[in-house]
Amino acid sequence: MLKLYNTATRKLENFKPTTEVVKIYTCGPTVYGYQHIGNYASYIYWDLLIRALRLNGYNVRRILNFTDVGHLTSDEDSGEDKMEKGAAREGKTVWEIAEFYEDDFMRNFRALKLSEPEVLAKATDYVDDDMQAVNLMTEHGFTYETTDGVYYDTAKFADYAKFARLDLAGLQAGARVGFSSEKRNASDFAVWKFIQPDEKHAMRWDYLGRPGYPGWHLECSTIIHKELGEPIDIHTGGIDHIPVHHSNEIAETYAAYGCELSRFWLHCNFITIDGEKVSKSLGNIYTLDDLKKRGFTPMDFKMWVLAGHYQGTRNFTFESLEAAKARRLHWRNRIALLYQENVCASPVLQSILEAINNNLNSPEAFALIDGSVLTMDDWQKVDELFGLSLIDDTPDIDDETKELIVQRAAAREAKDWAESDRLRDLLAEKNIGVKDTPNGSVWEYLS
RNA sequence: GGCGCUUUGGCGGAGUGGUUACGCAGCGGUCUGCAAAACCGCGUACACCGGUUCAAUUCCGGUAGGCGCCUCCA
Repeated sequence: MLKLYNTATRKLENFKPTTEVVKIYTCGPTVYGYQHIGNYASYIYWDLLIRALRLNGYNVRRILNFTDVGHLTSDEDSGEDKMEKGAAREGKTVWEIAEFYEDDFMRNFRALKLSEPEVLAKATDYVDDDMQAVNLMTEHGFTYETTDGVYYDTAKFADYAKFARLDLAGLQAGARVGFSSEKRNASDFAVWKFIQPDEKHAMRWDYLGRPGYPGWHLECSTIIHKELGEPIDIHTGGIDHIPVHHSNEIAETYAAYGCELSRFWLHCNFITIDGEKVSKSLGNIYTLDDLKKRGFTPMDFKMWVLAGHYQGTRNFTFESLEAAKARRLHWRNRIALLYQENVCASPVLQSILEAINNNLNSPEAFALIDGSVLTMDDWQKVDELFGLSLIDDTPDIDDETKELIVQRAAAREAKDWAESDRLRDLLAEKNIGVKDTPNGSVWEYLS
């Protein structure tokens, strides 16, 4: 039985889907720049969720969206559109920007061996549906118009504060001076933005007789409505989305379609880097390519991510990444050893699955792997569960290499140490090391 | 100001009312042509102060520190 911590109830709950297919939605990237390792950590956790569901025998239909329009630099519906900003910075059109960073994201997504979502949804492909949603919300009396857009009146949704346990009075009091004065409540948000005559905005759609573009939160509720149908089983995202983005999605779905958006809500915590938040201003943003330059593969990073729990605060250091890398090499060499000798099966696999079924406790699963004897079949399951590419990255060596090991053994037998060492160096060039045990030589991967 | 999270040995990181997961690094030893690995052993962690209890790192209360969100962000 899979147990998951549900943000909606703040409790660990038994997971059961309502239909044959588990419906999942993951808030995806805003494609206006490179994604950093903190972003990718979240997709690694959600990939583990997908894999765990599949190993529990469920069919999964999962949507991941690309936010390629309408995400302002501020949740307060002011500030620049991030896409426009990125385009201006790089002298490209917003469409080129979106395509470029989508491709970059997917390249890294695949390098991390994350399972492909059933649907990759671009926000810009759903703008007509967004308009219909706004129509419905307006019909149901949840919106009002200001000079710069159509706003959601959060006072009309009695449960607005419930999901994030918001203190709306406190929010009002703490609101920064100068927030849109036409807003009725501090928590109101734009479902549609108008483009003013003097405003440059390349992405524009005609609605209500004037050019505009959809509000950021709308794409998620729209895509879910169209591709999955409410209520979905699981909605995932980062912990930062609880108070604003997810509260707003829930509100929009309620206003437009009158129903619950998702039964389970899973949120992953943020990682810090060297004890500080990941931020551009601190200059501590790393991409996967940055890690690569320092000699770490995407799989090393994945090993690091899964060594911690998705709900915990993780502190990233290169020292701990080094530990993760070493651990992965050790696991691979346990596989290499299986090409050379047989082991007896131990019933550890069940325990590993139980650890994962307990709210995705990957650290505990890792400890079980460390402490048990695994067969090749077990390692295959481990790869299936974590997507660590352990077996694929650890093929058996070819006959030529094996011959070198035999020759080296013969040289040692003849106490020809010079020849023996020469052959060992030759093997090292092929990334193969040899260990001389009382029972003969054993080979392993050096990296 | 509001909401929330967190504090475990050198680093990272689980978990548990009573036997100190696990990884990485370190130290000692066995083994060894050398090396590496392996194996054995070692370091006796759980912020602080109270409370509950036969027993608390593990429950309750408080104190202090750290962090996150509310502003770009998973």
